[in-house]
Amino acid sequence: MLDIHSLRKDAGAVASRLAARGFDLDIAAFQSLEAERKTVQTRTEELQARRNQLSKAIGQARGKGEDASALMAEANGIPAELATNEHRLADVQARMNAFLLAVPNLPHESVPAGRDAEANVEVRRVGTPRTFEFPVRDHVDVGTALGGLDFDTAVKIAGARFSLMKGPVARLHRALAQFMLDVHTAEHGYTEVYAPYIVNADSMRGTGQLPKFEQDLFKVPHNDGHMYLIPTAEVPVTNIVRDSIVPLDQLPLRFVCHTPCFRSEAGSYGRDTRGMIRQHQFDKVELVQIIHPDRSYAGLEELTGHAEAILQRLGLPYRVMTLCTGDMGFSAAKTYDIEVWLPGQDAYREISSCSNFEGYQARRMQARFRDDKGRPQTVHTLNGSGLAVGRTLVAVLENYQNADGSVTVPAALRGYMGGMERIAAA
RNA sequence: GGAGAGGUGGCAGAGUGGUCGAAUGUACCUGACUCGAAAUCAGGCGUAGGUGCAAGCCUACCGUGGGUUCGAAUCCCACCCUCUCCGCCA
Repeated sequence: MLDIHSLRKDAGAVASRLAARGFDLDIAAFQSLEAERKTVQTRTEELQARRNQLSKAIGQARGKGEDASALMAEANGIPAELATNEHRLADVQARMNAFLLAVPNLPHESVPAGRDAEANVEVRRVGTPRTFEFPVRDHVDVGTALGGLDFDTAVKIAGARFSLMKGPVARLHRALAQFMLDVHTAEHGYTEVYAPYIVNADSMRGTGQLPKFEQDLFKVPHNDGHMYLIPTAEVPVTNIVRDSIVPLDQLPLRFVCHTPCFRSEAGSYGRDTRGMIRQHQFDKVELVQIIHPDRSYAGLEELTGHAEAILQRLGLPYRVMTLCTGDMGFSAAKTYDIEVWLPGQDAYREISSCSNFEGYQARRMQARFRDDKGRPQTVHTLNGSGLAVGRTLVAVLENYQNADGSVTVPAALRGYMGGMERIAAA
């Protein structure tokens, strides 16, 4: 959530920055809540202070064997009024909290203004799409012909938006994840993490999936309540630092984590229905950094470069886009999308999203570090896909397809494929 | 699934109704002593919110939520979590 102090100080300035991303901040509602909070909180604390004074005095009088009935008489009048005020305070604080949780992050000043994806800005383009001297097939046709992708059976087992991989294609999928983990741990300084795939509501709230996006999550009944399947490893991994104070000399924390991701994609019926572009379950290798505020934008550039390195090593052409204010996720202050070239779609498609959340998630999570004066300060959080494994598999199948229907194994992956250079139909 | 124990400050560990945000130890910081260090001595040392230019002051927090009371770490109720043993089990 936003820092409430900035809203108190200059709600107008905050509102105009939010307007850039299409969010209409209700300043009047905020100010009325804030005024009510102040009145009620002041009165509540006065009553508490008076009660504490009287109770202490009663205790002292009793200790000396004096008569405390006058004090008792006054003290007797406090609990009723105090209870009323405490309830009002809890209520106004809950309403303020709900108000703040519904406000998205402020876009960074370097983020281009715009309504939707049309206004995203291309930063760079790396690699040249290959020209094919035969009709290009998409990954569904390539993978199905190889006997490695079987969507019909996946539908029987689970339903639409699930996939079943077999044989060398399934192995290629595994190889990609292994390769990504190895590069990020050995060369980019990330610590490998294995984390829960099912988490509690506090964790979902910490990274911003709740309360606004519950409809996108898979919910699991548990102990009279429920838990949630993670939509990304960002959730369990970033929450490592929830409710904690990280020593300054440990920053930045860099974690890499390979998990399946589960998304109900409730709002996207009809989009990308073919193939494994948009699935209820997919694997992703996620990069997370917990970083000093002064370093977070440099960190975002580095992290994006770490994700790009995977595409470069795989020889996949891509471009990097700066998302405009209207296209960014709720919690992000700045986001780069990396889009890989998919010849089967004749288009660049998102394969990684790298974001700086500044203190937005950290404030929700109460994640802090101790500055050089020993004061707790909010950390900044970054994350990015490095990369989405399923979509990377799609990119390899499409970009490395051959005229005879086989797929060349990218050189970087052969060590993970037992030296296999080509996947051909069995 | 069954039985038991327990959740207090970075850690250890007191505290069973009143002056307790909490003894003591330890860790850490500052100072003294020392050529320096160790040891010793003195002081400091939780988080959050509010208010104030500031020094400061006020409030909340002893797993969570409710209750009793003028007053709760302490009493009552519910829940959550952790640990130990047994059973089952990848």
